Amino acid sequence: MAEYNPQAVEAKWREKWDALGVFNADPDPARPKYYLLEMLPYPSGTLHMGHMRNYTIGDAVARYRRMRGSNVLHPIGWDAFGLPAENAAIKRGTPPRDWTNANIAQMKSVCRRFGFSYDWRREISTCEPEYYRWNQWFFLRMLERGLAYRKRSLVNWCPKCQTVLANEQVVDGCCWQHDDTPVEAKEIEQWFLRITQYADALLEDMVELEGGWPERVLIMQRNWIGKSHGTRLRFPIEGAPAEKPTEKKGAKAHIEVFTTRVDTIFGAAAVILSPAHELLPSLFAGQPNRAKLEEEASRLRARILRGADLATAEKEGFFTGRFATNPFSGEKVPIWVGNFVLAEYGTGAVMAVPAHDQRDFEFAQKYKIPFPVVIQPVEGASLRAEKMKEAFTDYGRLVNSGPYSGLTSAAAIEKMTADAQAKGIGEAQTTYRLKDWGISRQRYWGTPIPVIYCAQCGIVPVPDKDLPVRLPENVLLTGQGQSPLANVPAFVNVKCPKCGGPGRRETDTMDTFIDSSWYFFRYADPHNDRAPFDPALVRYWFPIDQYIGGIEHAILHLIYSRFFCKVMRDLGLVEIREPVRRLFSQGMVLKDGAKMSKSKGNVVGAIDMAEKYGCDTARMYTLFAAPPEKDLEWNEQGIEGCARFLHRLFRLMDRHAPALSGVSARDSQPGKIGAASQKEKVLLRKAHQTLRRVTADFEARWHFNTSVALIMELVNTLHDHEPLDKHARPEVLKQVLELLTLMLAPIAPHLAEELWEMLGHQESLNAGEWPQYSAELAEEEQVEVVIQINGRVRGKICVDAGLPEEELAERAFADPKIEQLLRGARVVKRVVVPDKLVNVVVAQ
RNA sequence: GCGGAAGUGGCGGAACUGGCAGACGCGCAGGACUUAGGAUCCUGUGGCCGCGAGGCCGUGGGGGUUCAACUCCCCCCUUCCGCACCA
Repeated sequence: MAEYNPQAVEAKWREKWDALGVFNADPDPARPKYYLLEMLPYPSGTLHMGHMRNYTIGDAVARYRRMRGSNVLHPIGWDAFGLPAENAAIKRGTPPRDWTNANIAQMKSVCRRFGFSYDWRREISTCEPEYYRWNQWFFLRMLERGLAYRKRSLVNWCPKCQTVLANEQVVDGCCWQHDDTPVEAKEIEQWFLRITQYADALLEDMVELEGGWPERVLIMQRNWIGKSHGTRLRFPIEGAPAEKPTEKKGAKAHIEVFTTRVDTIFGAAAVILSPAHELLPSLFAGQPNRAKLEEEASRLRARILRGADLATAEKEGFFTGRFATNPFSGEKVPIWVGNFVLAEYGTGAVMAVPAHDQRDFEFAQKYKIPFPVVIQPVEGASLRAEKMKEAFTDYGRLVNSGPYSGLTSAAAIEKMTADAQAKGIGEAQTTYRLKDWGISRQRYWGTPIPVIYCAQCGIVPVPDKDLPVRLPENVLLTGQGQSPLANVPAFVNVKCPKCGGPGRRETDTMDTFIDSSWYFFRYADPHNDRAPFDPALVRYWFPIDQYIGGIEHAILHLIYSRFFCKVMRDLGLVEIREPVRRLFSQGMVLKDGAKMSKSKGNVVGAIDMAEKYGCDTARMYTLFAAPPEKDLEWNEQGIEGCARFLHRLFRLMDRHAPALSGVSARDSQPGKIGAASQKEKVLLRKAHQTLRRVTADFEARWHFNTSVALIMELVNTLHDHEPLDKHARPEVLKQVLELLTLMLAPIAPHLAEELWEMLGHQESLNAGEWPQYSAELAEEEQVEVVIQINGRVRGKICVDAGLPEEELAERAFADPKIEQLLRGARVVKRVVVPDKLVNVVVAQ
């Protein structure tokens, strides 16, 4: 008797698959294409159970799709730029490239070990010039179209990373990589991508994603884009010189505010500016306490960026000494500076209506600003300013609002906005929470930004023919100060491509999210050296049919990727609006309640599981332990059950397969079995029922935990019928064991191949083999029907399936026990559900 | 504060469209085989009462709809996640 040796079986099939190249996919008009993608991993060095789960889910689906006859593109690559490599270099002196490549080699070997069905010919690594030159190429195209621009601005600065962070990379006021380090505000010149230009497209195209993407991801993205409709209004500044129409810059004569509640404007008690507002210097100018005002503003400014305690921080501000005029009421209102007014949203200034906005209310209370009531509730008691404990922020009816008094809020908003426009004091405006994407990073290990600064010509793009701008090797990394590339004269000092004069290269590198924003297009044509890809190949493979990854990328990566796709569409490179048709967010793998990460020291390596139990066992267990969308607390105890199961299955097959290898495939087809005995019917029925439900799991719900459970049940049934060869003809047995093996194939592929071979097959079972269940064989002949009295189970009877209602009821009443219980009772009602139950309702 | 997800045995989880709650697995208990078992096989395993047949209770809590509710409706509690002074 042979013993199941996972290591040997897995090595054998791994090599065969490799030799045959069974997972390589090329365009094929004869078969439906299926592009399945798992999120690009960062090569940290350890392939942990979180990765493992992601790839196991993907691989099960990839294998299933192949068995269903699809031409499956299933690629993988490495998100190889990024800070950890640089930090490792600083700490250990290993060049980032060496560290990264060693990690890739390590993780790749684990992927190969697990037999994930990737087309390795398409492997990419984003730190290779062959890849990142196209990052540069895209940047240049965006620069040409005004989608990339340079701006001096306040940025989020992580003192640990020594670099700028995008808004999306700030979490609870801290760096997304260092949750113990608050982000600092710093003013710096950097490159931005104009993602805001696509805000509406990003929002509107979501209709294409409805149904295919998890609802919560769409909601998160919608909130992130944060579209809101309102009114932009101009409050003239008292004592300011009249604005010259010809003069674009200089002291403006008015303050612009944005509001969604123009109906409350007669209650405006002040105008409040952000501490970073551009008009502050001109407002302070000429005032005796100017120095003090500027000092105050700069103190508040230090904390205007997103911060952990910002939402709860006490409101603070000061009066600028200047006044503005309410354009509707003509009233004079003081101009204040307030820490709660965001510089980067709307116009960076608000009209304060304390009676009808909670923030303004708190500010007004603290600084004794009046709060006139101008909106009254439609129903209920009238509001009186002196009695208010909080702002009344609902819609209502206008009072004390001049000609608008009596209107409802909704009507007033419409009319007042139209009037503002007519009078030239304002207009309707849509604003977004989404901000442009700051992509400059003062780091070494990233894509160089392909720009040269020339004293004569200004910002000069590197010509396409000079791409890639290569990242120099052997750069000294200290982790201090500005971009490490600035210390490499050979890199920095170049001739201006335009005038040939002395130029200086940009020394910042790109945010690594650029790399992952378009990598999936590259998989379609990974070795193209003349273009990022051949549009015809992308046309064949796209859109991605199924993308699988962690929920943590719901915003960052997935919004950037959608943005890139839209830019590419405008460049004429692709035809699609959205790159990903279906998205699946798998749950995290937790250990001790936290996500696995090196810094927390709770990493469970996939390779350890492979060595201890075998890859198939590890795969099966990750699918079995929980439905894939749920978080999974890693617990090694349960894995034993899967190991036991696979050993048991192997022994079962080993007992019976040798006698079956000669049975012809034709004789064991569902339709060719002929009259079956009762025991044969039980086995065939269980097999076909299992197939029906496992197929349904793969097609729709992806609840692979139940698929595994069903397969276990089938094996238990077989076990209960030992000795099988005494109860069933060889062709029946062969059919059942084959179905079992095929169903196992996406989940435990190595063992399935081995079993398939044991059953007498010469060829690998990869292509187009997924069986069709037989409805006839799956059908139950007898069913157990529950008999209830007043909803309580009082008996069970076994009847022929499909027994008509009347007969079923008769049978129920005829049951001796039921008869006895019903004796003397008055039957009020009976409910009969064929094949399920009979409920008799009796009067109490 | 706003938005979302989820609460079922000792544990992971099942129950597809309202129809036997606890599939499957872990763990645990007992037994068989064995020099041995942490291998394998068999039996049992939500709680309470009962020798037993059986009965009662039970899906976070409280109401409701229904012949029938883990599932639908209302209120509340808890946990997790996302956003958060967005005007």
